[in-house]
Amino acid sequence: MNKRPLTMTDFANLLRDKGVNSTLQRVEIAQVILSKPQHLSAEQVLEKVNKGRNIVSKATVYNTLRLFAQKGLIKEIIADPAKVFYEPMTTDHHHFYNVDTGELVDIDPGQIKIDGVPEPPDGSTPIGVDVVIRIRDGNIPKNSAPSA
Amino acid sequence: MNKRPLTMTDFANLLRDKGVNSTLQRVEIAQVILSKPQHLSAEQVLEKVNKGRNIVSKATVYNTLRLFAQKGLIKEIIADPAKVFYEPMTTDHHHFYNVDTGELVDIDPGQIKIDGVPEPPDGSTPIGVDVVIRIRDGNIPKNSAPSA
DNA sequence: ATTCGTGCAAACCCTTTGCAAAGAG
DNA sequence: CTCTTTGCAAAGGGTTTGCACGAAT
Repeated sequence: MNKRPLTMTDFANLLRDKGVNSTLQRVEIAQVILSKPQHLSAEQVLEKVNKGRNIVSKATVYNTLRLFAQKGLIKEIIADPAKVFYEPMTTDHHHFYNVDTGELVDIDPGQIKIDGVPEPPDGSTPIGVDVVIRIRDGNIPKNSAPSA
Repeated sequence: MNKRPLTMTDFANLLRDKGVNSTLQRVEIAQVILSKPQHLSAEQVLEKVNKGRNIVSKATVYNTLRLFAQKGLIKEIIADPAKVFYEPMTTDHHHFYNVDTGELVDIDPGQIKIDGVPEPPDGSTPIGVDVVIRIRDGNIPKNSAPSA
């Protein structure tokens, strides 16, 4: 089984397969976001792409992530009111969202079962079901009684 | 059964019950957002509160909605990357989100069943499960074959 | 007098856009 | 040469903040 890390050329082919012209910047961004399961904001992708050096501009990161999402290479996660997260396209799964830390955590796929998904309103087509379980730091359920 | 519309005094009491000091502006905002099931952005609340006249400032609307949400009077819905929606606290239910129109539609409560909700990561407490079914205008499923 | 709420405008953050220059075929 | 992509900076839209004024206790 070829578990070797993907080369730049592999990524370039990945892009072309999805109808995205391959360029240096796009391959760099693809390497960052597609290399492993993770959730990154555009800002984080920007940092990771330009560690030290200066390869890709902010606008290009935003535009490229949007393009990748359109082309089905990555998925947008809307969980934080302040920013969008991106993750590689993988099998359907959902997320915990820690409102204290702004951190996103995968929920084991297949663990959640959703039944009775209703028909969408007339004249519309479903494109996806997103489940976000909001969590908060601390083990104490909502209203803890003060210890005195 | 007293289905009479709530008076300003009723709203004032509602606020106090939740630990929110009652003021003219807050009661006006409560009337707008709490009077019926609906999904309004802060912008929309601002418009509705100030129909014609000029009663509440933008900052106060934003701050007050945030306060209401904290105090459990209303619920934030994170579905649109661009803005937060607010709805009155009602029985648990979920939403369709039309990505073309930016419109939010209730899903009949009880229609969706979610099984296997996992334990949150150690050291965290669940505060809510949000399900958003993204939909798109048009009946044609994703890849329609051109008719020739 | 002290506390709390409001209004206004400016600040902020994330994201998108306009346009000229660079690159690919 | 023509089409696409990039970069930069500026604009944009939603939201928050700082501070002085006003209301309530």
